Amino acid sequence: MDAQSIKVACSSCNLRELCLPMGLNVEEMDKMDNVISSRRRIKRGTALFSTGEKFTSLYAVRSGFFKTCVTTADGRDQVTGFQMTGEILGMDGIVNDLHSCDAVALEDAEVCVMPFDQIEELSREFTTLQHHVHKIMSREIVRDHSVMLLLGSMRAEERLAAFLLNLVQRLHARGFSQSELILRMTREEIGSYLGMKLETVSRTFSKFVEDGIIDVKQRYVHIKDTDGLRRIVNPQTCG
Amino acid sequence: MDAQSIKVACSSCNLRELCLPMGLNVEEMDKMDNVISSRRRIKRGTALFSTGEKFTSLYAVRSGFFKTCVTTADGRDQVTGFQMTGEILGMDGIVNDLHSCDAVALEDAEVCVMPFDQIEELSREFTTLQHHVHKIMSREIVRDHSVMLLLGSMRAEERLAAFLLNLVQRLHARGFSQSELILRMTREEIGSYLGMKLETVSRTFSKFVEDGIIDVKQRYVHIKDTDGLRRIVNPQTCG
DNA sequence: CGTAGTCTTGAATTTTGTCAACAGTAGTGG
DNA sequence: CCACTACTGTTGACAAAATTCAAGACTACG
Repeated sequence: MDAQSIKVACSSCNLRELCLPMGLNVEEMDKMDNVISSRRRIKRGTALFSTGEKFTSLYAVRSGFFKTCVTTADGRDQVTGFQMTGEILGMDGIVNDLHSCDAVALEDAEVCVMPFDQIEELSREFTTLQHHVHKIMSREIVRDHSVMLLLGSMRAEERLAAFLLNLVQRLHARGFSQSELILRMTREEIGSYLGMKLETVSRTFSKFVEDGIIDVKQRYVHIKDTDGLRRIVNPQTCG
Repeated sequence: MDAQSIKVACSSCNLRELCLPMGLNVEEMDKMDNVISSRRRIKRGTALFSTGEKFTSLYAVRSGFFKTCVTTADGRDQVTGFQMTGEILGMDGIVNDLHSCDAVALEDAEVCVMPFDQIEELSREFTTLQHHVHKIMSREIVRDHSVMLLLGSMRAEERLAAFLLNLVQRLHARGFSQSELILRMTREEIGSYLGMKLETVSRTFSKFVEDGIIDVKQRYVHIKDTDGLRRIVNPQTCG
C-alpha cells in the first residue's frame, strides 16, 4: 500500500465550503473529521483508482488535478471529466461496488479518503450531509448531461470554447484568474474529452489565436475576449 | 393540476424488483407504500416535468416510454436518455431544486410519484433503501459516462449499433424479445441522442439492412444478426 | 380522404480525421 | 550542466465522414 496516511481535519480545511462537508455545523463537522481519517498522495501520471478495482471510498481532491476516463474492450478510451480542488471522485463505483473508470492524477495530488460506508452511516444521522451527498451526485448527473449536449450538438470550435469557459469559471471559483490559465492536460486529453482529435484541438486553438480571442503558449492560455468565446458557444443569444 | 391520483402499492407491483423498492423487506415495503401515494398519467407528447420547474419528486416509470432532453439558450436540443418501465426520472432536479431537463412521454405513460423529502426521510431509517438510492444515482452516472464514450469516440454505424443493442437488452430484461423491437422515438430523436442528423440515422439503418444485419420497417426493427451488431461496436474484440 | 409529420435517398458541401513531417519542451542520466 | 530522447504540439495536404439541401414517398391520424 503506497497510500500515505496523514491525519487531517475538515474543520480546519480551507476547502470545506467547496467540498463534501459544506454547510455542516460544528457537531457534524466533528463527526466528519472522524470519518475522513486519512489523506492519500498521488503522483503525477498514476491512478487513484482504476476500472475493476473494489469500491470503498469517495475521494475529495485536496490539491492537484485529475482526469477520469473509461476504456472499452477494444482499447478505445474516453476522458469523462477533469476534477480540481474540492471536487469529488469515485461515485461511479457505488452501483456495482467496482470502479468503472480510471482516475489519474495529471499533476502530483492529494485527496481526502472518505470511506463510503461511513459516509452513509453519518448521512443517516445528519440530514444536511445526506442531502449534500444527494446534491453532489445530482450535480455530477447534470454536468454529464451538459457534456452530452456539447458532444452531441456542438462543432469543434464551439466545444473548445465551451471547454475553456468552463475551466476558467471553475478556476475563478477557486480564486484564480478569470482570464489566464495553465492547462494541466495534453491536447490529446482535451480532444478525448471533447470528442475530437488532437490535431483538431491544436488547429482550433490556432484559429482562436488568429481571431485575437486568446493567446496560447503551450499549456498557458490567456483569454483576451471572454465574450468572443461566449459568442462562439452560443451564436444566437450573444449576437 | 392534470395529475390524476391513483392509490397504489409497491408491494403488489410487478415492477418492484426493477424499481426503487428493490430488495426491501415486508416492513420497509409497507412504509414505502405510504411514501408513494400517487400515480400520474402523462399523455403522449406532454411533459412529466420541464426545465426550470421546481423539483419535488422522483418518478418511477410504471408504463410507457420517455425521453429526457436538455435545451440551450439558443434553442439547441439534446436528448440525454430514453427511459422505460421501472427506470427512475428526475434526479437532475436534486442539486438546484429545479429540473434541468424536460421529461417527455413518447407514448401514453404512467409514473409513480415519489416525493423526494419522504424518500430521504425513509432512507435515513432503512439502510437498504438508502443504499439503493445511491446505487440508482451512481448507475445514472455510469450510464452517462458510457454515452460520452459513444458520442466522443464512435462513428455513426457504431453508435447506432450500440444504441440498438442497448435498447433490445433493456427490453429483454423486461420480458420482451431479444431480436424484435418497436422504436418509440423518431429518427430525429435517435439522432439527437446519438449526436447525428436524422438523415444519417436513416442512411445507417439502410446500410444495416443492405448488410443483412437487421430488417427495418419504419419503427419496427428485427435484429437478424446480433453478433454482427456487436462486431460493429467492438471491431477488435469480436474479430 | 387529406394533411402533417416522418422517413428515405441523392448530390454537393463542409467538417473533421488521417498521415506525415517537423519543431518545441521537459525530464533523464551521464 | 548539457545533451539526448521521448513526449507533446503545430501545420499541411489529402481522404473520409457526416451534414446540408432538396425532392419525393410513406404513414398515421383526425
